[in-house]
Amino acid sequence: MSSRIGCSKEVMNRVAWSPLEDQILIDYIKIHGEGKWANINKKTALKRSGKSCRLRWLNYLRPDIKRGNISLEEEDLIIRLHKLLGNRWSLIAGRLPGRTDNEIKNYWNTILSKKARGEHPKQPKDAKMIKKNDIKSSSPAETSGAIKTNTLNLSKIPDTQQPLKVAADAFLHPQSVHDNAKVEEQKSDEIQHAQNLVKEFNVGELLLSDDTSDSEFWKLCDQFENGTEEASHALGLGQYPLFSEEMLTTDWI
DNA sequence: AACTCGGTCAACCGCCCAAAA
DNA sequence: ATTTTGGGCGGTTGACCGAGT
Repeated sequence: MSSRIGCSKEVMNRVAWSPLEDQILIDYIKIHGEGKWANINKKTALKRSGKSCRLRWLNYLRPDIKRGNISLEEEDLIIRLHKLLGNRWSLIAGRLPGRTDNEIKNYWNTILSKKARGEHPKQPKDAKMIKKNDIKSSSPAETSGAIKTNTLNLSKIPDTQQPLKVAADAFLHPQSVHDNAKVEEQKSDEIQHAQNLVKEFNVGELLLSDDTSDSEFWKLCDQFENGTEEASHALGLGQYPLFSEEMLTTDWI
């Protein structure tokens, strides 16, 4: 586990990328496509780690990157998504076409976190401020880029966790739980539990990425079971009705 | 003019996870 | 089944900038 995408000390270089380096990387990707980042410094003159190349491409050189001021609409969305998802920057960025997780993370840390604390940050990105490595003009982003969030895959949940499986199913298919409950004269504890969950959190979908790891899922379930506020933020949308409606439109799921 | 300070953000680190070997 | 590799993520660092003194 020692050599991680070629980030050895001799290659590491915490210096701004030069236009020439950018061009080498762009040319390489034009020919070979994205991926195989570790090969780049073997096949080119670029003395950058694979990780560094990947980051430079994803956060700066990609043609669909949107640069410049974050609009009020975007800001509002970031705030609401952060309430829902916490510091899951890549998921948040996935909702904002052309924006990168790094940009949103920086924006949050420098601007929005202060707003959230009731402070008054200065206006971001003073127009006069020239970024140290801003050699690339902003390119219009693809605003039609498909943004995808999958719902949780219940098949991930082992049978040994039946009570929670039912609870999670209740999130995903609340109506079916109600229907089942009607049919079943004698309700099991699990069904009762699930009904309580549905009643408590009026949610149509569990908005977790399909990539959500099992451990993350169970952590959320535990929090949910404990009825913590954090869990209701993460699992339930009722607390944010405006956002809830928006998120639950089919285009978004 | 020179220096300090705080804000911004690109770049890197360390950890994690999934796929491949 | 285990180890290695590649890639992704959130957190942190540090260079650079303008403003203030």
